Amino acid sequence: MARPREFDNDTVLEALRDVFWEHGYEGTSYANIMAATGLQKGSLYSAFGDKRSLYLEALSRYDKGNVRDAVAMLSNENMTGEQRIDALMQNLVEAAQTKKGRWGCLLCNAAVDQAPFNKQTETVVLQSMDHMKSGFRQALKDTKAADKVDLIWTLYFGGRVIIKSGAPKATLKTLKAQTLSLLK
Amino acid sequence: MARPREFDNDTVLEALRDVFWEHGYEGTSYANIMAATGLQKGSLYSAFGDKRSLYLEALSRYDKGNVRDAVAMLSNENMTGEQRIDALMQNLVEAAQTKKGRWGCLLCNAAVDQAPFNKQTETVVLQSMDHMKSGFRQALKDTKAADKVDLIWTLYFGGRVIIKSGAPKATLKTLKAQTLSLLK
DNA sequence: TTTGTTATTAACTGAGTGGTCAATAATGAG
DNA sequence: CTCATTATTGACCACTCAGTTAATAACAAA
Repeated sequence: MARPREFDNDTVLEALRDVFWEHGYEGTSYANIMAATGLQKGSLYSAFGDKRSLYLEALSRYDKGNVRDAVAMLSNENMTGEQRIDALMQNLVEAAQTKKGRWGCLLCNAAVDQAPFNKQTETVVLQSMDHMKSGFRQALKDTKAADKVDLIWTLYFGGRVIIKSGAPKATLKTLKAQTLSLLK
Repeated sequence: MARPREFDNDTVLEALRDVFWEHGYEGTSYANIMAATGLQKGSLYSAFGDKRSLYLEALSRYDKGNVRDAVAMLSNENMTGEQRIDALMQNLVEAAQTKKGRWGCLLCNAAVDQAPFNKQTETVVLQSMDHMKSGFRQALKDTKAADKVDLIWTLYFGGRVIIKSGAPKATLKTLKAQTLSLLK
């Protein structure tokens, strides 16, 4: 009955997530967004709304994709709790001093540079953080650190900050070892 | 011999630190900077250089002031190590959901939104982070957690992220309790 | 093929950006 | 006082920003 969309919604959402992930909210211009998605401003506005809406879409996509995957791994009963935390911390070690690793965690980035200034963003970030915490609760529930969920959850975000700062892999390896020592 | 400066250098540096602390690098415009310092652009340029230089001055001031004070407290031999960590974590609890508390830690903010994009900023941030770590090393050296310096250091930055996200005081209280449990 | 509807495009807007500069003002030295 | 030097000011610049709009294009229904 009318002209159909030419783009694939999911592909565009992934591109949005990536461009905001890499550059942050303020660091991302429409020039970046248009290059990343292959769409013109008009299409973006009519499909999703303004820049803030695009950002919230990106955060939502991050939660339903990346966060969900991390939580699934942390809840995977085919591994021991310790193995799951080991795997998560190993991700941090491998992220250190790499290009994409230094994109950090979109959730953590959003918490630091947008949550205090925008209520909608704050709400989404808090939800996603709780989502992450549920993963840690699952992973730790049968370990010695079952009473340290908040600590290890917070530690994870701290690790993301450390990576962003440019810390070497060695520092992350130390952090991983010290974290695992809490579980046994 | 020539016209003297009308502003007090230290006052201006504090204002610079505060304005970048609150709004971040990209979130701070010259309009903000001029309002905060009471100086015109020309004066700022001739005295300090471009916007990036102003930011680096602000970070330097933060290191020589705020970070230095925190390290001094963490090294204060009039308290036990546990008391020093308690005091630091109490600061986090009190920062939760307050206006200035949600400015976060300028160092942590810089790590997340500038370090990956600007080499000079990265260098200053890494130095300041090491500076902080030296404080934790002092505080923990006679405690049960002497082998967990990197962990507690990272945890501190994680706590700053949690606060930025808008987490309630209760979460920070839990975090504080779990952290102190590592020391005894 | 005509028509109604929606998608796409590119030119456009006005406000705001970081940065510059020429004119002016304030000082101390001679 | 006169002059050299430096500080301050505010107008100005080119550019980029997010956001709008009018024209065009692609489809389905009739």
